[in-house]
Amino acid sequence: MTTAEDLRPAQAGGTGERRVMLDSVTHSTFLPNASFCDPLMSWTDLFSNEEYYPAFEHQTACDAYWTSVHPEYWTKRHVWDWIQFCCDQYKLDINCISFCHFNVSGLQLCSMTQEEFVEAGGVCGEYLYFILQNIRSQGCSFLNDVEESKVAIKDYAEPSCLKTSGVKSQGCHSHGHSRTSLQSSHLWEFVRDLLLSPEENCGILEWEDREQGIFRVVKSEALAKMWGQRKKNDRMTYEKLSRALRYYYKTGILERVDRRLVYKFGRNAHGWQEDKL
DNA sequence: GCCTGTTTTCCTGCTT
DNA sequence: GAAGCAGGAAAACAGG
Repeated sequence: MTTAEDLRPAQAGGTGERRVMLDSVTHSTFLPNASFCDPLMSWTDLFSNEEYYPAFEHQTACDAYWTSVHPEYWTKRHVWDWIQFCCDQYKLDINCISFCHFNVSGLQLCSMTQEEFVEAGGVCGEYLYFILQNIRSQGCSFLNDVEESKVAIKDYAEPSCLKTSGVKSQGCHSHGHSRTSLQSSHLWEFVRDLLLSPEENCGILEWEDREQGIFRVVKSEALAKMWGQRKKNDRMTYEKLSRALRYYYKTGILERVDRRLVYKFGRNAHGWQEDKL
């Protein structure tokens, strides 16, 4: 069992092996005041609990709604999304972060001091504090470039609560897009981003029911051509593209709509909602 | 090199 | 008849 005591040398040590395993550190390690909320509630509970955190798995910063909103205007849900993203992105151990301390709105989050972040999450909390300060000072564009983010954070503090291999480029690499950058690596993300980018859309796709996530392919051949260009495949056709779309029915990313050229985002698709909350 | 997930390609049958 | 949809099968491809 790793304890906070065990972590100190790693935090203090500035050279060589600054990686530290926090996998076995429970949230209670940094949770002296946990009694005022459900002591059994953990991040794992939160993210697997439909009531608290409905159907929002696999989210990345780039497609999360909170990236387009200043931290001061975040809701509790945005705060949770952000923390989950940071943990995924920077290999922080979410179990060492106190859920109770971060069950706050963005405004409250922004008013928290560095000491309060440390109290809430130890070295991970401190790291979150630096990331938040970067977002507040540089805006959300900070999150769209992982490499820049790493450099910026490094300027603030040396990461010392990383799980295994320090800051590791991922997430936005594979899903490398801003909400409307059309750099999505997956077809459904490409379609989603096209729907969210009127300037790129050119009437190729249009919403039928924005709230329900129902959209229509208006120019099927143009869509296929665009996707083909994206994948450097000039043999792409709408028939092939639609086959790929139909595979998403299995995974819940798309849902069947019994109308021609009409599709609907499913429970496992994210980032298409105007305002999820 | 293997495994896994995603996408592409081709196909048949059906519906609009 | 053309276009689109449904879904099986296999292959290609990329990332881990």
